[in-house]
Amino acid sequence: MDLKHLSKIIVEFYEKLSSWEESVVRDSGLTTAQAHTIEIVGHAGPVKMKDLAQKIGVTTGTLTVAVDRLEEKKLLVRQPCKTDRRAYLIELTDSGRKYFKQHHNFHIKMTQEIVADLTDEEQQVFGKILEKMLKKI
Amino acid sequence: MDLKHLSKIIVEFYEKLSSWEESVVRDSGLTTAQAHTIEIVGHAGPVKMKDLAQKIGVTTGTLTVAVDRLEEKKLLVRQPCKTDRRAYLIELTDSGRKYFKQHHNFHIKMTQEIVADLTDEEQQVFGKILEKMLKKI
DNA sequence: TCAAGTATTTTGATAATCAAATAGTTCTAT
DNA sequence: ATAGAACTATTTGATTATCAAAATACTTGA
Repeated sequence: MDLKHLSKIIVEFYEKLSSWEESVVRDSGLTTAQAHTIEIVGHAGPVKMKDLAQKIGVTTGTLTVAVDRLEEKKLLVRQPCKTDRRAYLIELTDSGRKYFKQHHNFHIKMTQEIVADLTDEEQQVFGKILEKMLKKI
Repeated sequence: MDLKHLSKIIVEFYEKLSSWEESVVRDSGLTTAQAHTIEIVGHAGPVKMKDLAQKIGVTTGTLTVAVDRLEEKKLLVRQPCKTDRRAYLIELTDSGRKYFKQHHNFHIKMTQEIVADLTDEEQQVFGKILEKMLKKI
């Protein structure tokens, strides 16, 4: 298994996941940026704008706009931070949590399809190798 | 290796590749949409707007604008299609090909880092499993 | 030939994005 | 205690991405 070939199939795998994710997100009525924001807040819990922006990889200016949109859609809210009056804590609403759970279920179903044709042992090995890789990168 | 855990690490892996790709693309001075366009043209060769739009997953209206930008940057050109005067063939310029090669090299280097800690056998197995998965999805 | 179909562009609208400027708040060093 | 530096979030101004629908130019089939 030479590097070029490995590279090719990793990129293909990535592209596949990407288009899968995008089509599901679009069907849900959110943009990918918005879905990503929900996803991160869902995992991180109540989080400050600045920290959230950093996790997502955008500027706080960009995030301000994104949070405005998601607040309009009632998927999350700004709560004043009790220990720092400059800051807000961003939290999911009930609808936001519902969206988050649905999306999480999609990931599970996607995984199911991905590994459907692998034997139990192959799934084991695949998981172990992915873990080993993730530790490093 | 239960499904939830597999799902978690697949998503993590995806996120990692994603942020890796994004930071490299931004450093190169292109947007991700532009880099993706170069990537697809690089692989597909001279290709009509409509087909290119479909491969990328956007409307032709969106692509018209994207190709305008990339033509301004001298990374690709519209060539009139000889058999259909409504259509253009989109091709990379020399600069475009150079960008494409650089990006391809990045993928190789990324792969190298990803699999650095795996034994030869693990790389084999990982590749085989990915291939098997790609065939299905 | 001419109507229907196709390839691309244009238009009008919303959203994402950044850097830089601004406003309000906290921290620090004297 | 307080002045100034540092920080958090928003706003502003600009470019880009995106779509649906309308417009334009061309091809095709009857």
